[in-house]
Amino acid sequence: MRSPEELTVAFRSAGLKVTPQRQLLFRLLHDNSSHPTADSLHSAATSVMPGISLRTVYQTLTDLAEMGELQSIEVGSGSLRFDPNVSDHHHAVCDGCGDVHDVYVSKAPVLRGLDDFSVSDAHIVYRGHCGACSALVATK
Amino acid sequence: MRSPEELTVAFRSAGLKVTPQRQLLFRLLHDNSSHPTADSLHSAATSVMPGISLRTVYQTLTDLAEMGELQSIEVGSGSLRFDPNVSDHHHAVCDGCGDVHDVYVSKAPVLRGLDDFSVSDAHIVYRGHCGACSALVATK
DNA sequence: ACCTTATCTGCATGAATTGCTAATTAGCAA
DNA sequence: TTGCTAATTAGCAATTCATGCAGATAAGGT
Ligand SMILES: [Mn+2]
Ligand SMILES: [Mn+2]
Ligand SMILES: [Zn+2]
Ligand SMILES: [Zn+2]
Repeated sequence: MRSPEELTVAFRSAGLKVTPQRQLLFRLLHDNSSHPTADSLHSAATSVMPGISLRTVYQTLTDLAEMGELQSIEVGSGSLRFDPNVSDHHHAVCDGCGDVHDVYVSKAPVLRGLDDFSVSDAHIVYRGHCGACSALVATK
Repeated sequence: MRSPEELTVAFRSAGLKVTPQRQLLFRLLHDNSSHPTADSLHSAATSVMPGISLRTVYQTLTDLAEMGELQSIEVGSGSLRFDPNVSDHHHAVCDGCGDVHDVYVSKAPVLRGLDDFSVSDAHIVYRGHCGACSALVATK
């Protein structure tokens, strides 16, 4: 995702308006690698701008996704997660704390049983335990 | 997933009862490679046994999953899909018709950026178009 | 400053799943 | 067979996540 300043320009030239709510979300999302949900973003936004609506958060996330500035991912946590990192990568979900980590995969795997299907995209979700959670399990 | 007959024995020895509703679902799921949703199973079940409750379908699917007889997968279609094929495999989803196909992947990919994380499972969701849908697009 | 139009908020609605409970039934035992 | 008891069913309520809608508001070009 581009910087708040660049997004401001991009939104205006797309005929979209730049409101304080959107600017806040631009800042909250920029360089955010936590893969937040709409709800967690709303919480973070509320502490800075009380009264901001969850509906506005969804709206802005949708706009950003349509502009290709972020991607929404589904990792089985029940709700969508939003990722300003739109580079080609995958995700690892900790079954202990639920944190989502970025994974970069080199060398595409070899497929079998997939005749007559043209693949345009692949997303891998790894599950396991992060270092902290592995340590917790070990000491218990 | 095992055969309806084997499941009958397994359910009884687990202290679970074998009802007509469950037997029907055993049959509908056995050798079913369509990755059905709870709702589509309920529709199929209703045509044989009018009055069967969607709640019962969910209940039985949960029981089967807990016994390891099937897995539930999330491929981004909004609702869970259930898969009696519990062998190690992945899925390809057609963006045209929504059908879900099995994919077998040899040779695990090499991961980067995933330090200090122990992976216990991986699930790849491929997206694209199946043969039929590719043909449709070409002729249009 | 004005005017048009996009946006915001609050609430209603929708879709998928789970919780709850009275009535029913499976299946073991007498 | 008959009876007993715990598991199951059906129906409906509740929950969660996301989107639809509309009147009030405000962005931003003129
Ligand atoms: Mn990511
Ligand atoms: Mn499968
Ligand atoms: Zn963890
Ligand atoms: Zn297709």
